[in-house]
Amino acid sequence: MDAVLHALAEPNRRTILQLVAKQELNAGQIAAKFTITRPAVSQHLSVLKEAKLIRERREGTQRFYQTSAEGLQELREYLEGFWEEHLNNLKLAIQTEPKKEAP
Amino acid sequence: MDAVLHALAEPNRRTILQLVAKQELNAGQIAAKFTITRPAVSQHLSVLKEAKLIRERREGTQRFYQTSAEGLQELREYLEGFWEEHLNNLKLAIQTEPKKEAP
DNA sequence: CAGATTCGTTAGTTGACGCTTACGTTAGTC
DNA sequence: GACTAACGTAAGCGTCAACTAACGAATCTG
Repeated sequence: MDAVLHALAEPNRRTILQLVAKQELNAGQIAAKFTITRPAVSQHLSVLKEAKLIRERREGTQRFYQTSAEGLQELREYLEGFWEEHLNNLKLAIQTEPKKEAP
Repeated sequence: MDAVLHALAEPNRRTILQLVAKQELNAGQIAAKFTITRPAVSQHLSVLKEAKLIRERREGTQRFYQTSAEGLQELREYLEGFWEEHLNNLKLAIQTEPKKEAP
């Protein structure tokens, strides 16, 4: 969980993720769309891969990258938990607060 | 968007968010549940507030905090976009790839 | 095998971030 | 008005993370 949010917190990594979500790309193609150097992109790809947000597919000397649903699924479930607790809290607040108009 | 993910990237901030999701708390109560000092908690609350993840309610010298749906909603829509592009990409990949078994 | 291509990895530096200590501010209390 | 309570804010410091430049590894090509 920590890995997913840490990975998404970086703007360049989110851009990379959007690129490979639209179509599978190799490292060079990704780097070509940035002002930062290729090694920098490579490091970002490592972080995204560790967070299970992308998958790597090797083909000769090239490595193609593609979004993986795993990481996003983890984050989605995490947020779901917040929603439930938030809504449940609102319910309880309404139930136990009608003393507001009864001094 | 950047603000939301930046705020959630910090473990202590996520813990704070979970606390105030369960019930409204003031700054002192929140700080009491941590090993870090009260000013540190206060700074985290500022970040969460700027990301629209929590709301502040003043009452005398106290300030009560509660989760706000706004920030989470923004993140949820953002993730939704990724899902759509991801799925659409998978569809296109299947449609245009049947040359795999025809050398 | 030599050379080129496509990458990842390793220092090393600079800027950002989280923390603490000290101070300033606002609202109640005597 | 003086004192306390409950906060936020400012300054300073250590640590982590993002970047570049140089190097190393793996695969194809002649």
